[in-house]
Amino acid sequence: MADRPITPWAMVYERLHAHFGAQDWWPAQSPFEVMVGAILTQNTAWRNVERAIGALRAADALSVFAILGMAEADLAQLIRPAGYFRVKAKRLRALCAFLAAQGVAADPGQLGRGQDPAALRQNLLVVHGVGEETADAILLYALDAAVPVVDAYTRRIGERLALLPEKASYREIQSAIAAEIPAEAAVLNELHALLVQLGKEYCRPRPRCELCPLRSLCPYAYP
DNA sequence: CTCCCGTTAA
DNA sequence: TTAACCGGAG
Repeated sequence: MADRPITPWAMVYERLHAHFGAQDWWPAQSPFEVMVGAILTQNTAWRNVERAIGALRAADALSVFAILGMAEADLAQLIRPAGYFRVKAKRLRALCAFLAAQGVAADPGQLGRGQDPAALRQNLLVVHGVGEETADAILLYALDAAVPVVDAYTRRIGERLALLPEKASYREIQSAIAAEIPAEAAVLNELHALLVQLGKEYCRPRPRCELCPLRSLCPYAYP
């Protein structure tokens, strides 16, 4: 997406990409690792997720079979650095049970092959511990489906830029973005990663508007 | 709405 | 010492 920005969200994309450069997400070595990371990063700093994934890898536990084959309490101890370790252990097991039931335990990247993303999303949402954001993160970053991922950063940034209504639902935000950004996985991938970066560095809960790359677009920073 | 929870920046 | 962290379930 290097052409002329037209819509507000496309403008945001252009500015962020110019400022931060390509983000090259998701940081993972396999689709399954993306899925695991998507669960582990729920309301958790990525730094701590890396430790948990490192522990899983060190224990040779980064597979559907390994996770289903170990005691939940042992799994919980391995992922302890990611926080919420007891609930997340249960969620990881639920995810793995789902992958096994879908017949893709040996190759989770095959999940949803020949199925449309909307149907797969519905199935994912049934899995314990998979909500809308986690489902969409899996669709986009593990399976390359052209689905916008909406998170707390997206909402905060969108609200401050006045691109979103105050109490917009997940689906409303997703639709607003989909209407303004090309339906290409590579672009939606990059957009979400860029928004996360902005949310961490500038558009924080206590914002740092002075050097924000979106300052001139933002009524919050520049009233 | 509250709980889940370790880790680190401020 | 607190606030925040690439949310979701009950």
